[in-house]
Amino acid sequence: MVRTRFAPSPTGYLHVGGLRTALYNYIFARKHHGSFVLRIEDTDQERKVEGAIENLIETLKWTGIIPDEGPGFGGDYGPYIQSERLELYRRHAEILLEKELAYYCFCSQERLERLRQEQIAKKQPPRYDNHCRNLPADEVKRKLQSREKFVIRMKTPLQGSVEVRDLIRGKVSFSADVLDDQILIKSDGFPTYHLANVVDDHFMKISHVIRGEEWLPSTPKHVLLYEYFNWKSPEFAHLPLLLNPDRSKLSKRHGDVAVESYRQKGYLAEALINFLALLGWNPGTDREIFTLGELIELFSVEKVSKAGAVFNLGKLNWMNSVYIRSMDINRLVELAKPFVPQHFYADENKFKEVLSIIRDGLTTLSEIEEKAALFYAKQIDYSTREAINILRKESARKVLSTLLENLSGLKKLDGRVFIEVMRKTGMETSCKGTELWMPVRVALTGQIHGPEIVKIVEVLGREEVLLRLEEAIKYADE
RNA sequence: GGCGCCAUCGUCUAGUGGUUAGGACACCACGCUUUCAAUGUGGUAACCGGGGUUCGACUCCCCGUGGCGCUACCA
Repeated sequence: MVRTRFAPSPTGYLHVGGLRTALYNYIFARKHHGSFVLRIEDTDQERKVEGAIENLIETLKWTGIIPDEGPGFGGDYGPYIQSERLELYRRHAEILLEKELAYYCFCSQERLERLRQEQIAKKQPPRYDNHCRNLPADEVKRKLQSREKFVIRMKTPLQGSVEVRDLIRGKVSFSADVLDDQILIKSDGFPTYHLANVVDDHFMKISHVIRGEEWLPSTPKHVLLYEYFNWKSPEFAHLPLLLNPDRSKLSKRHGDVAVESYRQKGYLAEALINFLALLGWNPGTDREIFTLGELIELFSVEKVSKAGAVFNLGKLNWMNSVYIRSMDINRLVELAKPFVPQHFYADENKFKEVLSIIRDGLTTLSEIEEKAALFYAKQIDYSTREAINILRKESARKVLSTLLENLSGLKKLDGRVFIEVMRKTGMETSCKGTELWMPVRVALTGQIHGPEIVKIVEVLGREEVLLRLEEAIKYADE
């Protein structure tokens, strides 16, 4: 039975790198008809952020990467929040203590800090000096009784090596003597990541640990812990990192890393997922656009690449525009609503027409308001430089007044009729091409760029077209 | 500094000993067109370096170099 997990710490928002990790875990579990577990790693009391868990779950739901088990999702292996499992970690630290595979350490943070500074000054690798590793039993007892502060550390082998098997990188070997006697239980009684993640992965029956590459160096310690407990170790797969354009680990400094902010900016969940999936993996074909279902079908961990991948916003933009252009129009209407004023969709049919006209030019949903504005404007602004330049031309005034005249006799105005009238106007004014159409565009929209004029006319309708033509002529005459 | 991972166009990548080194984004040119966009066609652009192994290396091995990650009572 395949069981994977996504185990973020609730320090605020969902990171795009985190989302990709979650995605791969999800896809892998689905592919093998297994379960995908969400676990909250909140063992650092200082970094805890109010509301972060709710926010994380809400954002995850938006992306469509829905856990089978987790806080609020049910499951037989809970609780899924580590701060609610403290007793379990404490008990297991004690098991290690009894086996003499762990020990109490009474070193103060000041001593540790001093030690590190000295080591750095001497150009030695900073690491714990095993000061408390062989403390006499009675001294330990005495210190404990006098309530001295302590942490519990694991004993790492003094020699030999530890081998990690990784599904993406093969065998990775670490010399044991570079392994620190890692803290398992902190002085506040909370476990560190290392203990908690091993204990939880075991009891939650996690079969595959798929996580970021930054965890690779601490994996030998985890492997050791599985051995100490006599547990079967899960399979590991360490994903390549997501990178900034300068190739450092993706961070806030270079732009947005919060999934929510991409949502706010009008990126579609499907596009973001599709884009993220291809950052570090691809099925070996020329295809670029995949549904989640297709990703599940095609995915394989072995094909995950080893090198980090730059988060390329330009490509995300392109992909988002592909999704906007090709998605069902009714769905687009719904997705667009939060991005525009309510009166835009008071007439839903009109809004749908507007969207179908402007969608080809969109990169994100947040551009809709601006691009759709011309269809809802009460008043057109002709005062821009380029508008004035067009309107003030003699030929433009001739075109507009002739067009107005030709139009005003009409009872009904649709696209076909409009084209006919434009043809007539062109003949009467001996204007054609840009000279003929551009004044109309500016009169109708105040802008020199935009959707096809015939389509604009169809949406605007006769009254509005007439009104705007009159306004433009009036403005040109002033 | 130590340990580990990695290395094909600017970017994401395909490629598993013999290829004109393929695709996508971006960029450029041209076409379409009432503008912009979309779209169509074409184009510029890459195997980090040095040694091996081999009849033959982008591909396998070693050594450099470079990048990144880790090196906390953070995850």
